[in-house]
Amino acid sequence: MRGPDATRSVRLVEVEAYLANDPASHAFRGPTARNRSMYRGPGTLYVFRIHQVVCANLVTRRGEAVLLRAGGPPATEGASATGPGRLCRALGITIDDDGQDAARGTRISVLPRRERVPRIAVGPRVGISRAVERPLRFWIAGDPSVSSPRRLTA
DNA sequence: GAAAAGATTACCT
DNA sequence: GGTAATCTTTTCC
Repeated sequence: MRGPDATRSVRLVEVEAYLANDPASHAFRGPTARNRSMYRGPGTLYVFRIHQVVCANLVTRRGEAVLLRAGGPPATEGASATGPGRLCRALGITIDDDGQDAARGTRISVLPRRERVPRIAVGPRVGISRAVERPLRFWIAGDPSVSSPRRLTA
């Protein structure tokens, strides 16, 4: 095994929602071989490959998921990861992690935040060509690790 | 079976 | 700010 316990963690600072009846969602046209993880139930990790990188989603409901777009250092030390592909690379997430249960924490775990979130901003999603204007992107206002320079306040 | 599009990133000007 | 890289999934004939 490479790095038996290279436990790396980030503080999620930017996500995007992909809901049902969402033209921009991979699940818009129903289940396929690629998006099957999105129908596996809440807490499932949906990892897909785009160009030459991978992006990770956390399934919320059947056919709906949240794209993990960026993460910052947990406290002081640590690596920040700006962008979905960079985030996956920083956490060591590969296509093989697709379909895992992130709540069970086999290899990847998503945990609730313990501290209070300062302020959450809302705005349009990034990098899509359909439903561009829908305000389904959420990020921590003012956080330096957020990918897009555009900063609307909630 | 072949062609086009894509929830990105890196490097060019 | 715009374009190329790169490769898997999806869609059409």
